[in-house]
Amino acid sequence: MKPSLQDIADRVGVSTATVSRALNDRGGVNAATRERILQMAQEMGYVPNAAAKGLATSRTYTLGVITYQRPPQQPISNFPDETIQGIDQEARERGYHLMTTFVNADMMQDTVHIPLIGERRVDGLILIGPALTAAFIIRLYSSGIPIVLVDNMLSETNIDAVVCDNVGGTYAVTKHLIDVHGLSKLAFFSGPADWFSSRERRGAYTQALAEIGQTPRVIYMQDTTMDMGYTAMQEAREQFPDLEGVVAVNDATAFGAIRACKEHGCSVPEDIAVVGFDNVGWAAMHDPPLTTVRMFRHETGIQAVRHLIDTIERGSPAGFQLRLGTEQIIRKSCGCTVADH
Amino acid sequence: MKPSLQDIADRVGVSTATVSRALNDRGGVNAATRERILQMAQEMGYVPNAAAKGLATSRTYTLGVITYQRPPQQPISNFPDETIQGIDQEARERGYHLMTTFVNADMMQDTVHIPLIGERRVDGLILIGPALTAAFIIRLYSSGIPIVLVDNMLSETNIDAVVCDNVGGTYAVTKHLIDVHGLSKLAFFSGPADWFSSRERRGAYTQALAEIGQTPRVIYMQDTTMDMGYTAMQEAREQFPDLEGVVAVNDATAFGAIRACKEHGCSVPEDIAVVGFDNVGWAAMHDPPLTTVRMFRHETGIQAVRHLIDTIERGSPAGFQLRLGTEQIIRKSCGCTVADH
DNA sequence: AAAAATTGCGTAAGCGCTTGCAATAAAGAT
DNA sequence: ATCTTTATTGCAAGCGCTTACGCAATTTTT
Repeated sequence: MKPSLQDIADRVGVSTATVSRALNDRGGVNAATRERILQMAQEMGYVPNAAAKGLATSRTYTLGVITYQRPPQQPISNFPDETIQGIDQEARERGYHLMTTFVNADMMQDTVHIPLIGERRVDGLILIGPALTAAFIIRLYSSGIPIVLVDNMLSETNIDAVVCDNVGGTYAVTKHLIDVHGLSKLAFFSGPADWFSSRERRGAYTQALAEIGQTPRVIYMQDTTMDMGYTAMQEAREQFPDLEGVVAVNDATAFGAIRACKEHGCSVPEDIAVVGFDNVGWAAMHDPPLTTVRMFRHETGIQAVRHLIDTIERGSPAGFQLRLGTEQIIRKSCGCTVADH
Repeated sequence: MKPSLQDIADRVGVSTATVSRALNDRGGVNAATRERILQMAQEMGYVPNAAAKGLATSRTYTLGVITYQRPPQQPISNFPDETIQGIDQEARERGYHLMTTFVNADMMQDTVHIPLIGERRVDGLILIGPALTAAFIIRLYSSGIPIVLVDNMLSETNIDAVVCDNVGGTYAVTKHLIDVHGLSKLAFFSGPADWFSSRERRGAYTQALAEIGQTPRVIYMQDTTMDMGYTAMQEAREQFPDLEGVVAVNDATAFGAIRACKEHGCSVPEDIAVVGFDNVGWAAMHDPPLTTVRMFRHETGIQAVRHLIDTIERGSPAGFQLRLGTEQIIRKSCGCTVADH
């Protein structure tokens, strides 16, 4: 049987209160007794019982991580594993655990109950990605639990968020197409109009086009998957026969777009240049290597946790918004010729 | 404030014991009162407190999921997201939650303590992948907590496991190279010698070669990443100038292998055929599309959870081993010419 | 040297839920 | 009509830990 506080108390000859104080560094414990207690706890292999501690303190030292689950198996997974690894790492360092959940459209319905919160299993929540609906987020938020959004932002609210510089990234890469490759008939493949990152990136693209007096050509997709990019490209080529290039909202759609080109005897970047956003692992391996915008996912995860725990423990005021920089990654799909990735 | 059992009890005019019994369908409660209690609970939006319930019952309804975290960012992520989604889905359906943790080599050391278990945060554990060391697994196992391995097996023990048919899959694909493409100078790119799936797949490859009187040519890698496959291919070409084909232990290494070929003016499959294992999303998109073995990850996750929960709740005897089938996916990297993926 | 402030520790009351046992009431058996 | 059963429900202890409060023993202050 696992030793309890009581067991230690008995062996040392003090009360559980003292043991608890000693183990939690609450102070008010004589240095010598404290030492004996720590010693004995170590010796007996004492580990506190999370449930009991949680009951007494109303703290779980657990963070919930919610991500959107796309319906079927996609060739390129949009799963934010790197972000989650960052989250996991930082959480562990701060003594927190992670409870992960995937949600799909059905589960974001108003009627379904989120046990993570109701049952008080987590101290805070990290919501990843722009695919989580505003209604869902607001519902979680209004439960009063600390929340931080990742790669998403709800403009009407001031829910804490950490995002990347969508605007700067997309603007730079669009400008690159315009300035260094002299292209101007550019289309943008956007995710759903109300998705945060799509909105920002679309805005930057529009801005860049406006500066050279071009009207934007936006193709909206229902989701930012490779398949959608494929379809979007077909649509774009029909709709804009003079198309010179595509700024895709992310790498997955860029891959799909390129694939559509290839299969219809149009080559990238010669006939149509394509750039993405995200710099997923495959971008460098792809044929052609994908010009894209790098975001720092691991760091994003770390920052999100860092802030979340701060607000849990110190009750930081809401309205926190962190914007991590991006980096333009020039490869070949834009028309550049670079030696290596 | 959230309503507690007591609150409901007060409103209905019964004791908390009765409310508890009614809510948990323990029986021994008058149908009418039961109805009133359920009604009231619903009305007050009652949700049980997980910590309190856990303290009282020693059950958390939480499953731990442990995966191996590779050191840096790899171009192709080996992250078992699909498996985990299967796990998540099945766990949710059975009313369980998931606590995920990544471990790296350091964290598998004997000295580091696994809070998930010590603090009694989980009822059972799912350990994914062959990269978790035997010592680590045994340590967890000997804590007495129910465990099921995924894509791994410890032959000396009889720890429950669900794996795919490594032998059948690799044998089939090796045979394919031999029989339909007439190749016989085949190498195998293996992960560390003691990794379960590497061992099984290597065995199948060896067997297939033995049947045509060829001695096996195995290249061992420290990990099954794309980079390692790249290096392995260089090594293989030096060591075996007459090399005709490669059976890679998984898709990631196959991609690396193919890349190495490409970069050294050797084409796949014309000069060297390459086949993988896993059928990751990218396999179909790759150039050339990768011939590989499909495994059913989602299903694997589901089965693992199903069994784990069964042993948690019904104490099924240990020694469970489920082997899910595989499917040969013929594409072009083996030399076949198929219309589409 | 007495009064005041500290320090160190135990007592005990929870935290919210489950459950063995006893108590009561209703129903069946003889 | 009396004795058993059986069905309902309440009592209260307990899960393992935290923490407000109080008391004694020290130490500090004047």
